[in-house]
Amino acid sequence: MGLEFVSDFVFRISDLNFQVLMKTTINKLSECVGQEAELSGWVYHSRHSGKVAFIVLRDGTGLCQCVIEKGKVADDVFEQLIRLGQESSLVIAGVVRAEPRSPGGYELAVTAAQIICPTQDYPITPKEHGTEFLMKNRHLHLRSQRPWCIGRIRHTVIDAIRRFFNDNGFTLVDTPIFTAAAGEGEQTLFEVDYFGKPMFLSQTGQLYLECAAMSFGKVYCFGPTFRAEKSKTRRHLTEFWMVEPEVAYIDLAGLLELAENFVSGIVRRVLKDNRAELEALGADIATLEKIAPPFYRLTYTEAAQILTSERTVKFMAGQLETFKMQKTAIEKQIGDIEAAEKAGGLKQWQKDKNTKLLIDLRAELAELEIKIENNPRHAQLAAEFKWGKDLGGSDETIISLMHDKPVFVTHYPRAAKAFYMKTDRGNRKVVENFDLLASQGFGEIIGGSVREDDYQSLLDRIGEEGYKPEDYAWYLDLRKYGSVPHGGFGLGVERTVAWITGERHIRQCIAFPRMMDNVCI
RNA sequence: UCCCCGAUAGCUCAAUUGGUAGAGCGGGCGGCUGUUAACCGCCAGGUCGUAGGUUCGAGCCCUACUCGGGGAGCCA
Repeated sequence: MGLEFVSDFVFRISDLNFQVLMKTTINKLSECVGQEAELSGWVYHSRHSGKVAFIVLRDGTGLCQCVIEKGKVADDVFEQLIRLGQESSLVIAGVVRAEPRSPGGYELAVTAAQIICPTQDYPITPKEHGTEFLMKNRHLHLRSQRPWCIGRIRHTVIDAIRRFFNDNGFTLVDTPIFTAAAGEGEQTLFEVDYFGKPMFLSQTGQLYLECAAMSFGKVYCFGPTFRAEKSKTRRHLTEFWMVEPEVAYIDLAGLLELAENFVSGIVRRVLKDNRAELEALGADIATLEKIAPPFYRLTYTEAAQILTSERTVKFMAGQLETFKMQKTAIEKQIGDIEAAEKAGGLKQWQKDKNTKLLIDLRAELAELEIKIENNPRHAQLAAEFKWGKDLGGSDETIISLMHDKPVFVTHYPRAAKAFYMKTDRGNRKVVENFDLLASQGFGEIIGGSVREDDYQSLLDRIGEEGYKPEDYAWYLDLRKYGSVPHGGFGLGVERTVAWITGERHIRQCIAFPRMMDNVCI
């Protein structure tokens, strides 16, 4: 829409001494108190009562209340401004002053404004919306506060990741996204037609990174990852972002140390740069503040012992008891509200509040019912856990719920893990690998290992898996020419953001999510 | 791949046992000098997901389909 469309609404900024104004952004208003400043943004919401109107402006850096008083601006300006719908775009100028009642702590006493694009009927209102509606309107939903807060935190997480590796002597190596099929896990790869030949979208850069580590010593790659698994859960995307460091001359203890410093550093940066966003999202800041090395370290065997122990039986029973008590409490709350509604005599605003409350309570109740339903199955799965199986999602959840900081689980059975992981020197049945389970039941955010650096052992493992050695010729070469102990890990960005923000669904942690059954826009 | 739930106004949801489809928000108009998801009054807004069936009568019951949500499994 060009300016022609809105020409009726435009009044010239140049007529109003705009040349003396400072162009600024909402996050810098504290530097402009007492001065006239100009902001460019969108109407987040607005109200007016008689001779005073309030526009809460959104400019991408924050929210600011703009006060328009009749008499202090021209009457026709006032009339035009109070008619602006949500998400109308405008340039607005006024005197900056501190005001605790404004969202960001500062407000603008408006002296002039230029309407860029007036808007009516913006689909996303300040009220409740369902997931389907918001995902179909994801192009607009990104402007709302919650996606904005999560997007800002995601940005910090990614910046912290890059900074951590760049400051610690790592070289960035971009690994390919088109990859040839190489035995492993083909059913989970997306196939593409590459000039008539099948190629696959990358699900890890690791094998390529190992080559690069032998050149640069410490390397990392950071890019999109594609998994064609038919997993329809809140923890899965088909396209997600993963960062993978790989280090020459490192052992398992070194990797764990690297990983815990890395994750702690990310959390610290978010706490420093995005405290307001964390608060707005209702994240568990107290728990995040405890995230610091050392993390807990368990071997797989110890984890298996915990899962089959009396402790887990009691823990699961305790959880079930808690869930049931919470359920009873919520049911009572719902009953009370319904009784009050039936009794009548409520003001409209009280009814509104109750309606909203009931929606929340019923959602919470549904969540609890699922937990109550799943608890016995998960308890049974844990109790029947046999050494040799991979840890299931519910097993990881149980272990992580028992700890207030992230937990490393190391030394998984060799048979349950990938061929390239190094067999443990002391125990031939396990590999030198680790998963990092985020606290509070968020599950795995990192998986990594020391790599098999011995030529013959790697060749044997490739044979055991039924792969063809010729498919791995270049990978085997790394073990022929100056092989060294080395290893690395991969961290899922969206899972990390979900864990830090307390967001229960991973799809909210990427701008345009791709899931098995749904690709938003 | 399997299981459960849902689809009613632009949005979020009601509608008793099968008996004339309702509220809030959003939109429009009017009122209010500091509001914070403001408030008060009025107005407009519907082929109840689609197709069949049962019935005097279906938003409600039955069958199939479509779309969405949640869970299991599998995985990171």
